[in-house]
Amino acid sequence: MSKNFQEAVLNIVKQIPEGKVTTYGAIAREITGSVRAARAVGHAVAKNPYPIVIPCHRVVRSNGDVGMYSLGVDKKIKLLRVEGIEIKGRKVVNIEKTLFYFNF
DNA sequence: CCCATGACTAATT
DNA sequence: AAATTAGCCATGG
Repeated sequence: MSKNFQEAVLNIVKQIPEGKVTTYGAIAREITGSVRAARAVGHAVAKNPYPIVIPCHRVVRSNGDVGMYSLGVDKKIKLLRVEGIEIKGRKVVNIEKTLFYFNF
């Protein structure tokens, strides 16, 4: 396990494969067991240690909205599209199909 | 230790 | 379907 929250978040984000996405809440659940730390997860990746290297652009909101990004929302959307994810407006199309599920 | 902040969420309007 | 609201939590000052 990780010694701090941010590291835990980044370790999980690194597991997200190309073409898939996850949500802030899901990551929070992986770490704390509850969706309540979702906001803290966002705060953690916001520090953004290594943009692109760590695919934090594959983390979106629970309602499918792409959410924020340190390099700009446009950049985030662009990256996701390049990876084969369909986005309409600011939302991921058919997010249920695109979600990556961690195995316990 | 208290307070403000934010890449969020769920529920309500 | 879009906007508001209240709740939550890890940081930093």
